[in-house]
Amino acid sequence: MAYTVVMAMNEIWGRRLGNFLSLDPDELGALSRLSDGRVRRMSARMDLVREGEPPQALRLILSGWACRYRTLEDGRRQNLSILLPGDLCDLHDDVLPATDHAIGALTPLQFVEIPFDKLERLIESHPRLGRAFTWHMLTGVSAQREWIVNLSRSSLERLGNLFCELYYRLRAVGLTERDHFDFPMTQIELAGATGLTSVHVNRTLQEMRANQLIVLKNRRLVIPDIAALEHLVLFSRAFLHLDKGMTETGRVPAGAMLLS
Amino acid sequence: MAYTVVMAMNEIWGRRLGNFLSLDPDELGALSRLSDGRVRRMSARMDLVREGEPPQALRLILSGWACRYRTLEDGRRQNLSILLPGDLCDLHDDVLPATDHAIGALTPLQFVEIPFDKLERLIESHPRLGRAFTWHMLTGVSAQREWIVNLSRSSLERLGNLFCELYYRLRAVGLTERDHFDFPMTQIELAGATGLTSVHVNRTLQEMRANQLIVLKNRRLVIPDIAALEHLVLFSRAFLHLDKGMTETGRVPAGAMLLS
DNA sequence: CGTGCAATTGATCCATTTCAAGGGCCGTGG
DNA sequence: CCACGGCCCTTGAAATGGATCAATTGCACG
Repeated sequence: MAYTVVMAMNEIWGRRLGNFLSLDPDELGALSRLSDGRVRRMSARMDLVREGEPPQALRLILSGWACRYRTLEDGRRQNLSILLPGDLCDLHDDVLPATDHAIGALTPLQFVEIPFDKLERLIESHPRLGRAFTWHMLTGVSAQREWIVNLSRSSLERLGNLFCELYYRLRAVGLTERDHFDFPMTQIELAGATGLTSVHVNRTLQEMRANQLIVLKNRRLVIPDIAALEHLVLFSRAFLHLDKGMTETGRVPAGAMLLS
Repeated sequence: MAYTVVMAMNEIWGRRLGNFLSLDPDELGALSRLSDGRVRRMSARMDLVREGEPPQALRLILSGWACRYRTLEDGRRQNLSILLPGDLCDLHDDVLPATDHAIGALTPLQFVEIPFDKLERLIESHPRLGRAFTWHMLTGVSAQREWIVNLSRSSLERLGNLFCELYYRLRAVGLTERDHFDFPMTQIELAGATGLTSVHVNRTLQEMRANQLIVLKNRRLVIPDIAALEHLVLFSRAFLHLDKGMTETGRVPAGAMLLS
């Protein structure tokens, strides 16, 4: 397997799953053997998973952004969640016979594929990792619930919450600088993610800029005072479940074994 | 264990999990031994699970309706999903350290409690049931995704979709008559579920009544022509995943073992 | 026979959509 | 090197779906 792929996977797993529990070298090694070592690429706007097509393998995103979305009858897109480096594409729904939504690349993507059976064997031999994967998935479910809550708020709150969510999730995988990060989404895509019109997204962004809440220019988002923004838009970090919560040796929350 | 509880559980499991795969008597027996046989009761408006409190056991609803909800900062309630007889309360999130939402009873409830460890042992001894549980959970996740889509539609579509969803889910557990079913939700609760105001729910219901789409009176909902309603509000049954999809002996969808 | 919550109605307000058009940026091809 | 097409961003004006505020009615229940 190519040396660089091992590095990239260990890097991303270490950061992503490492938010749940610290990984030892043996576990990192086991994780990095999950894929066949081929880095796959996909250009922006292509679909990773199309509606109605069951995925054939899990995909781990190494770099780039993607999003789950449903196309509505009138052609509008409703985004269901955003996938960042370190996220797995298909852990939610690989048991169901057909995906009821699509996953599209927002930017050029690099990812590796993980065959289901390899993952199964890994989980059998490394139960702690099984729990980490379960945790990873439930984190996604929780974020999806938050998306529902978000849709019942005002436009400024929707955008603000999205920005805060992305900031913390990117920071968890080391992709932020102090107060800013690369932000590749267009206003049209923001509209799809927040359930607003691109026109209205535009005006709301201007309002946020006027209030010094953000600087968004050249695909780069600066949040000068994240605490102020969080407070203003009533953002709650809790739902991201990014903090270490699975005790290493102590009591594991009841039911943790269930899905592992 | 009380005879009647066994009957009630077998009845509900047979219908609910039976939508995924047919259960044999041995499996039904194993399922019915999951609880200690005490039927618990709770009156309407009480909380089964409060925000911030991790559940101590799974709850299987035998009769009555409940809903997951979040209380927003301004006091409004946003419903995240509705729980019907045959649904499990806490399968989503029992691994996470604290629930980030509450579950409240919409009507008086009857339920049984299932200790996590018993369920774990059951899954070990009956892998097919493990898959059925996983399926059950993912069905809930899928429904939650649909909830997001629903919030980006018009008021009439939101209510219509909710009615269709409830009709099919209730029918799957044998709780509908030909074209109608008991409907205990108030307009205020409908508002919380659809992200609308109760005032606007009221007016939209009147519009639906005027167009012969529904008859809603005395906690009973009649849908004279469900096909017409589905078509009008662009309802799609697919996301409910209620149809038998796990082949008994043949190929199980890739990854089905993952969480079992 | 009040008390309280659910349903209803009316009037007004406002956030967001819709429609329409112009401007900037970028890559591509002549 | 410049012209062109395409996408994204921006702006304006008008329309509207739904929210808000404020009563009133109806109904079940102690």
